[in-house]
Amino acid sequence: MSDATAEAMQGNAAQETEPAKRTQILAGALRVFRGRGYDGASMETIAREAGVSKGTLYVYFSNKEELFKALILSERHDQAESTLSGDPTSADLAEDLGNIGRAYVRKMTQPEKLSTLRMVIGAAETFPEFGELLYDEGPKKGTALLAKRLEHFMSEGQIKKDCDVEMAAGQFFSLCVASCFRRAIFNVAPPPDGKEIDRHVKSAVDVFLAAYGA
Amino acid sequence: MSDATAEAMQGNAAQETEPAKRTQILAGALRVFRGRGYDGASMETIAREAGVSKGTLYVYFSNKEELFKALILSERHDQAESTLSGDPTSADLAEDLGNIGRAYVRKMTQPEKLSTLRMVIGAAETFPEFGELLYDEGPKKGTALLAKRLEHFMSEGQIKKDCDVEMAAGQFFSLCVASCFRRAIFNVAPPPDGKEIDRHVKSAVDVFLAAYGA
DNA sequence: AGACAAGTAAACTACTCAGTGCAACGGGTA
DNA sequence: TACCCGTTGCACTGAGTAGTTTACTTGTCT
Repeated sequence: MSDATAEAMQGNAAQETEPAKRTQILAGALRVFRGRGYDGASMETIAREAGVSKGTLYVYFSNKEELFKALILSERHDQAESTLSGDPTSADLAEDLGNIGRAYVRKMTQPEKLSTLRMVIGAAETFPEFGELLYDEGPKKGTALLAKRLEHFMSEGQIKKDCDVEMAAGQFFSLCVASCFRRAIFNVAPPPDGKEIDRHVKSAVDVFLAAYGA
Repeated sequence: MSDATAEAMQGNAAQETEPAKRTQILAGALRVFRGRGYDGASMETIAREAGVSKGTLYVYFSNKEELFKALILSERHDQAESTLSGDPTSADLAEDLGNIGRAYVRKMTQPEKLSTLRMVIGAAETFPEFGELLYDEGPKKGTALLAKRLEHFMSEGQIKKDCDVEMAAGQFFSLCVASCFRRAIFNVAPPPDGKEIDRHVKSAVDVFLAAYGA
């Protein structure tokens, strides 16, 4: 725990080198940034919300942008697509897709997740690099993982040969959230309940299998 | 032009009662709000960008929120989904869907449209009513229009009987943009070129027809 | 020429912001 | 006991904010 820690530290909450105060500040900052966006949040408010003096805040983060960046780095690993860890949950493609889809939509329509998304999208014009940070670890990584899994099912003969698995993976995620997500991100309606999510994912799996199923 | 104008004026650019200065201010405000978001934009900067004095600005709009609202009201009618006007562009379902999809993705990945979207999504936490304004006139109306058109194709026998056209319409739009849009809204990569758009829409139509085609 | 409407530049009020500096405090260690 | 460290609370700077007002300039109509 002396050298390699520095690079590995980012985003790892349970690191022994991560001071408690730092975590505490990040937690407060997350709440404030989510609620008011980058420009709407003041360092004063963040300090108060975190239960910390402004001086201490500036000990741990040299400025506002740095704090925002640290926040995104810590949020980066808790994304909707990362529910896709490794192996399939079922040998049956339809069942596995259903599990993936439900977990994905559930996380994606969660109020806190939506707030984070709004916060980053709203700031993406000014800070494209932070948008990229979240994109790479979320949609990009998730799509790659699902594509890999689809390839596995293809070799098993459950999916048509020679189709573009990368494209198919992206389409599956899009199908799952579909109109659900548009409503949610614009803050129009409360997030869908379990029944509504099931209905959307079931239909998404049906459409996906009709197109790509063997 | 004396009484009913007041209610009809909102969002109608070519109205004869719409003063040129007002339009000029809105144009400047649009540029600034797009580039910096609601909180990042200052009335000072907007006035300068619009080529107007601050005094004049406050003659036409009583405050910042009012100006932002007027802007969204005027942007409301120029949405990606509204390319869907009335009748099909072709008697052939696949061809019509291709036309719809291409126009939709082209508009949806246009830098100015993305900036507007980021601006509204970023402000949707604080101003849900403005998010709703855009949602109702865009995704909601667009989905309803496409659903209606799908119903027409259903009665013609080109689409399976008794499927949920509303759900199908939402899925089609989602399929078209798919991973394209996620990349674009996070400001990760430049918008896709015509070839890339064609590829996505072609695949979207294929998937859609495999699931819903008769 | 005189009158009026529309617009401008600039100053002004009252307030917020990011970021700094400093005296004081409290608890652990030597 | 004395020391040190992390922390607090608070005042402060310099810049910027929304929104208002004032004195002045323009163009147009009569």
